[in-house]
Order: sequence, then C-alpha cells, then structure tokens
Amino acid sequence: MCTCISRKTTVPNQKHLTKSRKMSYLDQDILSQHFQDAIDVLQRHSDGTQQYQSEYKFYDAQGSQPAPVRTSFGCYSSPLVPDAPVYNWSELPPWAHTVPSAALTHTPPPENQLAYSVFAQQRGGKGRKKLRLYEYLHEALYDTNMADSIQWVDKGSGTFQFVSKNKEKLAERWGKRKGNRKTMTYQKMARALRNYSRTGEIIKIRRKLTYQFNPVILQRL
DNA sequence: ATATAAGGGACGATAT
DNA sequence: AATATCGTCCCTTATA
Repeated sequence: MCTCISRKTTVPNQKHLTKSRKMSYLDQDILSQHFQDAIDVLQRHSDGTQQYQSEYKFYDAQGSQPAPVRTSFGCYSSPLVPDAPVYNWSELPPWAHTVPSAALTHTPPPENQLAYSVFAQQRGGKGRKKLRLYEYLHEALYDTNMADSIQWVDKGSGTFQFVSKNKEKLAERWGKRKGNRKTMTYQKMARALRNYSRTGEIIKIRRKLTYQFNPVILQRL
C-alpha cells in the first residue's frame, strides 16, 4: 500500500544521448593524480590534517574587512605542491571563463550576495540568509569533529576531500542543519556540488571525492 | 563484473 | 511573482 508514485516520467535513453564526453584520460592526468595521492599521504604524515587552525577563523567578527589580497591569480595550483597541480587548468576548467572574468572585472551579483551573506551571519539572528552548502563545507573543514568526514587536501589551494567512509554522516548533518524533510545523502549533496561546478563556487577535481573552492570564494569565507 | 564515484536532466520546495 | 539555491529522483557513464 501507499507505494510511492513514480515522480518522474523521463525517457531514459533519450536524455543522455547528447552527452558524449571525451574521456580517456591522458597519461599525464593519471600521473598527476597518483602524484597527488602520494603527496597527500606525505602531507598527512608530516603535519597532520589540521595545520594552522587558529589564525584562520571563519566568520570572525574582527575588523569587518580582512583586506582581501587577490593576488593569487594566475596560479591556482598550490605553492605547496609544485609538482602535482591540484587541478589541470589547461583543460579549460568550468570557471576559467566564468569566475575570473566575471569576478574580477565587474563583480557580479552572486558575490555581492555572498558578501551580504557573510555579513548577515556576522550580525547574527535577524535577516540572516540561508546557509549555503559551500559555507557549511568550509565550516566543517575547520571543525575537528568533522575531520573523519571531510578534510583539507591542500588548504592553500582550497582543495578538500570527503572521507568515503563517513561522507554520509556529513551529508546527514548538512541536511539536518538545513531542516530538510528527508535525510540528506552524499549523492544528493554531490548533486548540489555539481551545480557549483557550473556556477563556479566549487569545482570537482579529478581525484576521488575531491573538490576545490574557488579562490575568490574561499578568501571571503 | 561489481561497487563506488561522478555527471546531469527534470522538476519540486523554500526562502529571499 | 520571480529568482536563487538547492533537494529529490532517477538514470547513465566512468573508474577502480
């Protein structure tokens, strides 16, 4: 009884006909990915997962303007990992044409909203905008209790990674935080993350469960 | 071959 | 009323 009605009437085999992506990774990609893996391991073994936590308070209300230094453009890959670029920008990343041009030339509405968002949260309580997913993720990345679910791969470049085993827990918390009706899952959360790839807040990089903040967004968080 | 991760279209829900 | 931002579902494709 009460079986869920199939909510959708999609034609299965027609929808995805248009997408025929050229996959077949280049050897270079695979190599860099393996390099990244190695470096990741090294990093964790050397300085652990939480590095300098104190100086990087999120949403800290001191001096409403942290004097943003946006000079890190032109090299999105981290200075900490010279040999293994976190992202292969030569492949025309999603925000190569959206973010830098938009964000740096004429400050689009999304950023204004973002600024407002952070501002509103600082004021707390009233007029507070809804928490955005990337804000939550950023917050979680600095939450030691979440370290088993999400962690930085390279803080400098804004690269982070979900932990396969506990990623559902993080998703669940996210859903509760938002007060969703149903349980949030990683799959659904990742769907939202994929939307970020279009808008540029966060992109997916070619490592398992690994994403990267847009530097512009990151420095405002 | 199987499991898991990733990608994305379509549409609903909710706050702004 | 319109839009932004997901949330939900569901299906395909890619990778390990």
